[in-house]
Amino acid sequence: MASSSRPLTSFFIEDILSMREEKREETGEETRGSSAESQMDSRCCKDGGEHQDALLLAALDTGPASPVDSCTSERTNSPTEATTHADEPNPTHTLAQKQKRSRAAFTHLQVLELEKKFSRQRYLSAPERAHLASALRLTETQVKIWFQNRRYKTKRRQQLDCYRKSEGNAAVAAAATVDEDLLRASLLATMYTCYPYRPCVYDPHRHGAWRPTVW
DNA sequence: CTAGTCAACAGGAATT
DNA sequence: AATTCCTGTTGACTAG
Repeated sequence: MASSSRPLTSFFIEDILSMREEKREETGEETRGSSAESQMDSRCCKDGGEHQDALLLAALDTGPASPVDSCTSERTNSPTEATTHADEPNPTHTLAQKQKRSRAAFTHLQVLELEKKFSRQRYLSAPERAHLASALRLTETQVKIWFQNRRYKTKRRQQLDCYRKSEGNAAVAAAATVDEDLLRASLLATMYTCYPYRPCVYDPHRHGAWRPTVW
């Protein structure tokens, strides 16, 4: 993915929300799918994913973000579409469109935050899930499913490791064991590459001081 | 074209 | 009864 040629500008949450409203009106796009909470289409959202990570950085602390590099992830989507309009069926959509199953592709930052949370705790309480979903602009169901899949994936890897160890291939097993650490490291490296400037938020509790949002 | 990845889904078990 | 979990599968998507 090539980086955007658009000029970098600062923005507020309100700006983003209004942008989304405008775009929705322009395109007439609407989410679709079978599940009420999982209606999103990664393909129709790919062009809108350019500012998704920056958007999330702002949303995580509910404050205005500092200007950030608009690096695009190779897989972007607009989960906010699902959260805000999943319960608004559009009669103009064809039956075929609604029946077609969609698979959202979470942004790097969404995955990063989910991984960070997962590294600390494998299970989320309902309030924690709600807060995380809100912060990442995902639905609670998406967060729940992600944690379910993540736990299962970890378990399968561990089982595979055990199998490899029992086979006596210690070197291969050790390499597989650090897979998750490498994944997190690569995610962080990607984030640092994409966001050379640490995003900051306006902190009203500190008399208007700016503070970093993440890390 | 094929294989791999991953979010979403389905179904059954456990818990409250 | 409702909710969440685990496990396996499905379908969309991508890389080689």
